[in-house]
Order: sequence, then C-alpha cells, then structure tokens
Amino acid sequence: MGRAPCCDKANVKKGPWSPEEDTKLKEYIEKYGTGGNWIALPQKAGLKRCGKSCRLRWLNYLRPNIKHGEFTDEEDRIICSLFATIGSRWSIIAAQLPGRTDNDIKNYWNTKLKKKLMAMSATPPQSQRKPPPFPPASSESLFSSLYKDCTTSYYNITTKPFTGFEPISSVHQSNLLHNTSTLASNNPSSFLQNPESLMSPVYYPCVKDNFLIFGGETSCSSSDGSCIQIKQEVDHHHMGGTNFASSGAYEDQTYKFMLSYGSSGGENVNRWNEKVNGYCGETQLDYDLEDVKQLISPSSTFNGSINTSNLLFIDESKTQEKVMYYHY
DNA sequence: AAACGTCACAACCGCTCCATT
DNA sequence: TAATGGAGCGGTTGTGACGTT
Repeated sequence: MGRAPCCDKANVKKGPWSPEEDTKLKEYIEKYGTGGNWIALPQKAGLKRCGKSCRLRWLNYLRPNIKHGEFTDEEDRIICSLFATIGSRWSIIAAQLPGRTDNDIKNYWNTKLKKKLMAMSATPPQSQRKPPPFPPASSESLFSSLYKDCTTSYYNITTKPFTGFEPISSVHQSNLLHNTSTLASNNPSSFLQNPESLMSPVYYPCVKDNFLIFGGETSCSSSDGSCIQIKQEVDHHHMGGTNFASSGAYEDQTYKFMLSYGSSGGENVNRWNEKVNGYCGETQLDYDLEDVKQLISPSSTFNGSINTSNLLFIDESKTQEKVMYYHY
C-alpha cells in the first residue's frame, strides 16, 4: 500500500515564493510558531503551499539569523574537514556552521567548493593516483580511504554511541589527548584538529572465513542487527598469505568488499558489495570524495606516499548513531 | 544584439526515520 | 507488532542570471 500524499498536489502552488507568500509564512510562524505540524500550517496561514515546501522555505530562507553570502575560509575549512570525515551529511555539517543551512552548504559544495579543491591540485598520473577503492567511494564512501591510506599493519577501531556535536571551539584540544573515543563521538570535527591525539590502543582485525572483520565479534551485537561489519574477502591467490593491511601493493590484489549493516532475517537493510579488477563491476566507482580527502589532508600527496591522517566513520544508522573511527 | 553555454541557487522529490495509534 | 503519517534529509531538477561567442 502506497503512502498518502502529504498534500493535495493539484491544489498547491509550486515554484518560487512570492514576497507576499514569504510575508504570510513569516508572520504566521512568528505569531503562532509552527505548532509542530507543517502539514496543517499552510492552510492555517492561508497559503496554497505544501507543508514541506513551507518548512523548507522557512528553514532555508525566512528563519531568523540565516546567513547568506560568501563563505569564509574558515567555513570552507570546516566544510571540507567534515565532508571528508562524515561525507554528505549536510545537516550535521550545517550544525557546525551557525547561520548556514544544509541546503546552502550542499549547493556551495556542489557548485564551488568541490571545484575549488580540485583546482588546487593537478590530477596525478593515473598510475599513481589511487589504489582500488576500499570500500567503494561511490557508496559509503568514507570507508574508502581506510584502505587507500592504510599501509601500516593494524587498525584501531572503536565504536561509541553518537550523541551529537559540540561546537568546535568548545572542546579544548588538550582534552583530545585523553578519552579520545568519547570526544570523537561527541565532536568528530575536533579531533581533526589534533589527529596525533588518537594514537592509542590497537585492535587487530580478525580474519575469519576468509574475511577480515573489523571491529570484531565482541564489539558487534549481531542479535540486534545494529552493527556494521566490514568484511574483506581475502583472495589468497593474490594476497600471497601476507598481512593484507601491511601490504602497500594494491594493484594486483583482487578483493571483494561487503558491508553488512542492520541485517535482519538474512536480508541486509543497507549494504554495498564490490568486486574490482573486473570481477564484478556492479558499482560505478566515483573518486571525487577520494580526491577531496587527498586534497584536504595535511599530509597528503598524490605521489603514493603514506598518509597517516585519521578518519572518522559514522555508520548509516540514525537510530543508533555510532561513530567508528579508524587510525593507522 | 542574439544565441548559446555555464553557473548558482531555490525548490522539489522521494526516501528513511521515528513517534503515535 | 504492524500500520500510519509527519518530519527531516540528501539528491536532483528548474530557472534565472551572467558570461562568452
């Protein structure tokens, strides 16, 4: 059974808002508030608009303290850092930039910032550019640099409940030297400023049934399906029995990545599967995010050197926001 | 000056999440 | 426990402004 439409599409106005409509909406909300019900609001306010449209108009344009105009360098930096960290979670990124809306940031990223970053560096020679993605940048892209950049022999993985972010400035950097997992979960952007602070306990991925399992079974409650399992199917023909993580030779490896998340009843809610080197080709790879990560990484180069920056991963669950961060 | 292309931004669409019943 | 519906989110599209030929 399909969902009922949120409004009568035939009787709602679409397209740009007129000044009169803006005034009506603004005055109504300032007088009565939204009442927590956007669907009913347009009728009460005398607007022939969909409730969702009203909400968007208010949040992105009419709301007080909305900042329009040029983004500052500092804002650029924050956006880039967070994008490389959490991907296109525009609402979360917007939460770090007072006065900016997610839509604003999204547009700014797509139209300007991405190009600006790309322009900062020439495209490297193909042979040096990047290893096969791990996992595919096109899906849950954050994980990809885990593989790309990982040339040391271990990962550190912890999971913590994700409760939200604090303003960057509110976290004293010295605190990052302690209790890093808590801080990272509260404020992933903060530890970007101090990546060295995350050098602490090491958890080795366990190898089981030809899969590297990050996080391990002990940290993952399979019964509630709330965990992420990142599995690397090890191709022993290509790996030659060497430690996967310690190998810097990507080109000849054949691997398959599987993300299983929220599995319930044998069916994954979210998942990506990837094979490379012509084995599968299910996923069209997109390297844009990888390029961006390279560009904004303070230690990065395009010449194949080891990148020791830290990465933070947030799982796709919004019911149990978790932060998984890896450093190596 | 007109035609065409590109860019930036506002708005829409469709999906997921989650509270309520 | 399942169904329902509103809120919120991210991706995409539409359109006007601007630049180039």
